[in-house]
Amino acid sequence: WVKLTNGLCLQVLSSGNGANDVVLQVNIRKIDSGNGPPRYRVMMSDGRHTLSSFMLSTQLNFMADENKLVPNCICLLKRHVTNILKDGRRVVIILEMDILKPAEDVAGRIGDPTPYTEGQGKGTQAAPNPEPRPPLQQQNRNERNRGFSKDFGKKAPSAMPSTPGGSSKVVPIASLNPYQSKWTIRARVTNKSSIRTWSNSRGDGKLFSMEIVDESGEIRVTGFNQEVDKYFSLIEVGKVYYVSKGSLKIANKQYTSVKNDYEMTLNGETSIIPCEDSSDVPMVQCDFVSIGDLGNREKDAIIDVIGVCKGVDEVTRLTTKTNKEVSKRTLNLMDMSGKLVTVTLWGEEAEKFDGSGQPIVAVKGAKLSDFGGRSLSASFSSTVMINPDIPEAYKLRGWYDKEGHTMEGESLTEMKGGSGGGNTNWKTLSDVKTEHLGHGDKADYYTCIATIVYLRKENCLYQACPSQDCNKKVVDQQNGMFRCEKCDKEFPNFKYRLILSVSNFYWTLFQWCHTCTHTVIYANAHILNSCSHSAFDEVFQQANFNTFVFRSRVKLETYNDESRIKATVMEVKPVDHKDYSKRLIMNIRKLSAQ
DNA sequence: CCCCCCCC
Repeated sequence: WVKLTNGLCLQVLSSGNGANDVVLQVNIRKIDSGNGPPRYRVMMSDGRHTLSSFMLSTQLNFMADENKLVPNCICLLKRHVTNILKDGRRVVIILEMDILKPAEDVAGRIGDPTPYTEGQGKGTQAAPNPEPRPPLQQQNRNERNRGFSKDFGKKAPSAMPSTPGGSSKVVPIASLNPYQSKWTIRARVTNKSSIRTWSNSRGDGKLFSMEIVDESGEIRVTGFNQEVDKYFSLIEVGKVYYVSKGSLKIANKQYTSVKNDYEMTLNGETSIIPCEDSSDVPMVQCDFVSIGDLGNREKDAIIDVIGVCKGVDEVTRLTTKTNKEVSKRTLNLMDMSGKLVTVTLWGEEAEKFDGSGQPIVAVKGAKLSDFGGRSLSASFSSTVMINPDIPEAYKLRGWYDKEGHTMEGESLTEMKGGSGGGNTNWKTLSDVKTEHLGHGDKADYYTCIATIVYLRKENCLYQACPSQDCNKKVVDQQNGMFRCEKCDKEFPNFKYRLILSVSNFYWTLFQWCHTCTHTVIYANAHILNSCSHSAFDEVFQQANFNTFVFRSRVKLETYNDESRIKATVMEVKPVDHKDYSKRLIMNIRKLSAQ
C-alpha cells in the first residue's frame, strides 16, 4: 500500500533541479519523435492535481519499452530536472524513477485529481500545498541532496563574469544533464591528463581530459582538437574555473571512478574562465573503499583507497610487452580494517614517490586487480595524493600513530618476493620445524632473523657456465673443454661460483643463493679459489656470528629414497633494529592479551 | 570523436 504525496506534484515542477522523493501515479503516452529515439510524455498525479508536463529521459525509455511504466502504476520520482521553454512553459525531465507498485496492483486512478493549469500558483514555489510536508520526507530530501543547499553558488554572481551564452546562473555539477544547455558551473580541477592523439577508422585527432569537482559532485570533461588548443594550457590542476556550456553524454563507467552518470565534452560554445575567489570549492571528492572490503569488489573495478604507507619498494625500470620503458614502484597501504594491500605506481609517480615517515597515501581511481589475491594499480586516470588535506587522512594518521603502528596487519596481496613491508611471513627456525613448512605441494617462503654459526667450507665453490645469466654447473670434459647441459654448449672456460651450505642444530641444510653469499662472506669466488688456506679460513671465520634477515624458501626434496627439507636462502639483508623491536613489542602485546 | 596503464 502506498500513499501518493498529495499536493507535491507542483513542488516538483517548481523546484528546478535535484532530487525529490515524491510518490506519484503515472499516465504515459508515446509521442512522435521523428527519426530520433522514441520519447514518452508522462502525466503525473499526486492525488490532488495532474500535470502533463513530464518527459521521460531517453535513458529511462526501457521502463516504457518493457511495459513496466504503464498507466496507473505508482512511481517514486527520485531525480528530475525542470526545463523552461521559450514560451515560459515548464517541462520536467524524469532522470531517475522507481516503480513502487505495478499497474495491475493498483485499482485504477487514485483520488479525483484535477488538471493543474498554468497560472494557478505561478511564479514561486508557493504552490498550493495545504498539508504540511511530512518531516520524514524532508529528511530524505536533505540526504539525497548530499548537503548542497538551495542557494548553491549564491556567492558567485558578484564575481561572475558574463558568459558567451548570457547565462549567469551558477548551477551545481550534480544538476548537469543532456537536456539543458544554458548553464555555468564553478568547479575545481582535480586531475588533468596530458594531450593524447589517436588514429582509428573513424578518424584521428588529439584530446585531453580533466576531472572537476564542486560541492555537489564531480564530472569528467574532455576536450578535442580545437578545444585542446584553446583550453589545455589554461587549465591548471587545483585551480577553480567557471565553465559554461558543453555537451553532456552518458559516461562510460568502465574507465573512470568519477561519480557522475554523465561526461562533458567541451565544444565551440564552451567558455572557461578562471575564478580567483575559490576557497569554498572543495579540493577533491573521494569515496574510499576500506582495504578490508577490496576482496568483495570485482576485478578491474575502479575505486578510491586511502591508507598508511607501511612499506615501499625501490623503484624499478621495466620494459613492457609493447617495448615501452616504464618505471614501477609498489607500496603497501594499511587502513583501519587492519588489512594491507599492494599498490603499484607507474612512471613519474613511481620515481618521485617518497615513502619516508609512513605518509598517508590516497589514490583516487585505482584499478583493482586480482594479482596475488587482490592488489591495486594506479592507472592513467588515477590521482595519487600524499598526506592529503582531507578528514579521512587525519583520522587515519591519528589511528595509526596511536594504535595502528603496533599492528602487523594482514595483506590481501600474497607476495612471492620483494619486501614492501608489513606482510612478511616472520618465523623462527623452530617455527619452521614445528609448523612443518615445506611439507606441502608448494614451497613455503618465510623470513627469519638468524645468526650464522657455521659455514661449511667444503664444496663451497663450483665451476659454472661462463655465459651471462647461466649459472649451471659445467661438466669437465677432461679435454680442456667444459660442457653446460643447460646451454647445450662447450666452453674452454668457466666461472667460479660460490654456494654455501650451513648445518646447525636447528636445521639440516641451507643452500645459499649466489647473491646472498656475497652478503655473508666478503670474498670473490675466483679469489677464494686462488688464495692461501689461512686467508680462506679467515674469510669463513669472519662470517660467523653475524646476524641477518634471511628470506628463505623451503621444500621437501627426495633423493636416494630419503626425504629431507631443503632450504634455500633467497635474500639476505641487514637487520633493521627499529623494525625488529617494533615487531617484538607487538608480539609481547599479543601474548599479554591472550 | 578517447577509453591507451604496463610488471610480477
